[in-house]
Amino acid sequence: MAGPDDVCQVVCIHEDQVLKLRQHFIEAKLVQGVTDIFKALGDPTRARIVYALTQAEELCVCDLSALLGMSISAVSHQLRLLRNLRLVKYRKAGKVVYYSLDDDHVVDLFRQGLEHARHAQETSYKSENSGVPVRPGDNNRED
Amino acid sequence: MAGPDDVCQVVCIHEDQVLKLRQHFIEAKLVQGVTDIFKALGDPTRARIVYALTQAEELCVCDLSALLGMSISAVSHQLRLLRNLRLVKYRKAGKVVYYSLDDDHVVDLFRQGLEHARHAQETSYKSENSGVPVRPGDNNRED
DNA sequence: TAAACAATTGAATAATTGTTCAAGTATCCT
DNA sequence: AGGATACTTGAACAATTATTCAATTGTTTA
Repeated sequence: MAGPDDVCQVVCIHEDQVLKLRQHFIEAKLVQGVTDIFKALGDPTRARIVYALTQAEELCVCDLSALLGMSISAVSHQLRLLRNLRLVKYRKAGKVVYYSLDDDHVVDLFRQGLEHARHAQETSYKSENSGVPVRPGDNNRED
Repeated sequence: MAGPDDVCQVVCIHEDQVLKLRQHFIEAKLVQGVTDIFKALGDPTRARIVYALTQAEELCVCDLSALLGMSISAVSHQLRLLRNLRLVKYRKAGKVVYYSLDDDHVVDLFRQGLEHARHAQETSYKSENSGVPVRPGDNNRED
């Protein structure tokens, strides 16, 4: 599928604008790249790993496991994903493997995400009630 | 099922560092906030919506549907998610609903993600093995 | 040599999530 | 009023994904 010819047989309202947008639209490969990065940081476990690595320059798998309260295996699996995306790098010292952030780019990106989260939290004008437990995968929605 | 009570009975190597990290560790609520944002941008459909809205100041659901080549329903569902996270806002004009980015924050964050993706794409490994980490069973991701 | 340790890996399971489908608002236009 | 348009919503299904478990690699120590 995905025939670039007739992607849009839907009748849209502002056809001129849509056509204009379509011209300098983002390349599929680049979309993949961005989403991969954001998806990687969009998991609680991986976000906590990255955050921990912004605080300590390097940590071994065992430490991360203890810090996050998760199994070595689970942490290792997520570290592999971060590794494949070049978000973290590692250094082997005997049988211990030390992980660290691959790039300051990552740090900046995560910091900015944190800022936005803080900002969004403060300007949460819909419900000021604190103490409401927020659970993973549950995006509280309003009507 | 992870028991939240005794999270860490694992013996870790650098206990002092882990304990130190644990003190000023990120609050659970904030982790939730960051991951929500990153997760939102970590989906191809939503990423393309956000990107489109960085190019055109506002677009209606119909236009987005045509542009992305997806059903109105699918787009609307994703817009709701972005709306709940305050990443986009909307304006109703008759029966048409115009969506736009809620904040310049979002634009910056997405731009930075794009930059990183571009950078990662360029430095895609071309076998320059000096001290380059070895990938055991490297899984190549390509659509 | 064997045992202990740190970490990786693959397969299976459990949980989450994106899209479709059908039905439902709300608004505009004869 | 009735019908058409623009969009929303809930439920169900399909696809993806995170974690667990068991087995394995590689390194150090007894």
